Amino acid sequence: MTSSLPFHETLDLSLCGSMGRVFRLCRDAVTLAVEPLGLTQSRWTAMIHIHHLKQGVTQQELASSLGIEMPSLTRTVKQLEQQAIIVRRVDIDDKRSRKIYFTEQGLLLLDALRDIMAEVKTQLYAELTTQQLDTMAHGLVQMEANARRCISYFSGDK
Amino acid sequence: MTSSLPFHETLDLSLCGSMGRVFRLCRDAVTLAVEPLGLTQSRWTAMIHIHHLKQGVTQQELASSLGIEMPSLTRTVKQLEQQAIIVRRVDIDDKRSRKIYFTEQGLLLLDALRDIMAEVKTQLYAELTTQQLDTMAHGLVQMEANARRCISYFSGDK
DNA sequence: CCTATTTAGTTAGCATGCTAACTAGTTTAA
DNA sequence: TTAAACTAGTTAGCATGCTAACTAAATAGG
Repeated sequence: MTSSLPFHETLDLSLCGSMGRVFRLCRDAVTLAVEPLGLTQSRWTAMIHIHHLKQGVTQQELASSLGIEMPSLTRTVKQLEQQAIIVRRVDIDDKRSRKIYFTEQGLLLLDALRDIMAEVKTQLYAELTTQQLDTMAHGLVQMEANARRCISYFSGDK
Repeated sequence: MTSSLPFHETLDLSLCGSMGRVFRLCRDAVTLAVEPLGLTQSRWTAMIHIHHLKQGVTQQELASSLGIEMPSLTRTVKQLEQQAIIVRRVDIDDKRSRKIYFTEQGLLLLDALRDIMAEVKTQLYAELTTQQLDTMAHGLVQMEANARRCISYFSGDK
């Protein structure tokens, strides 16, 4: 989108590529803003999701919410635990799973994080109407479904 | 977006995260489809951009078009050269830059790639109107500008 | 003309996504 | 009840993005 092609050309070229670029930029903006807290992208993202899912969430549930695979998450939760932001406790009812809880220190960090994010979000969504944002969200949902269908089509092909 | 939260909630949580996920899925769909050609995501993306920019493009121009940094591109062009898909020639007028050209074999591969991509794109954009796609493209442009402003704001802060 | 700055490209090494292959509990079914 | 299949989580190693620090060529200022 840095290019000056008309929109339909850009679309034809790669709406997908634009998404990737904008995604990286937005992510970097937030990461830069929360840098003073000592958090990286994967860590602050995970913290926000744990907060939304409520404490005691399993890694499986968290990975699903984040839309990433388990091994990607393993690394992140390990780091969060090392930083004493979360603790993991083995689930008594199913000793395979480990439930995630914020530490006291983690909760303080979460508050600071949420404050900064609210500020950044306002800036990222500036000059976009609720309707535009809604259209984008709907479009993303549709494209996600299309991509999943497409992937299983080409996977099953073999 | 895999979650069942209402849209405004999802937005609040992370439109950005959705973009990242959808981007990865779309990218994976194309990559899977072109796998028979022996191309990875970064390589087929670069090929499409070289094609659009015309041959003889410099790495600098290509990186800018792709929206990535030079070191990220260096790896990819090196691979494309090793696969004999492109050749790089030092620019006579500026011996620092290296101009990129498709080999004959590369041009054949490009044609095959473009055929497959046209098919996949149709599937990815299914059930989305031109207007929706246009709104998304506009939204992405606005968000890209917002993010860049935000990044320079927080960078300059220090 | 020579030094200082800028620019194109590379190398090294980190961050975060992935798949494949593993361990260790849980569930299913013979 | 015990073997088979599934599930939660981990480890190892790849792909692709990045920044920092480098080389070599071009340009600008004195």
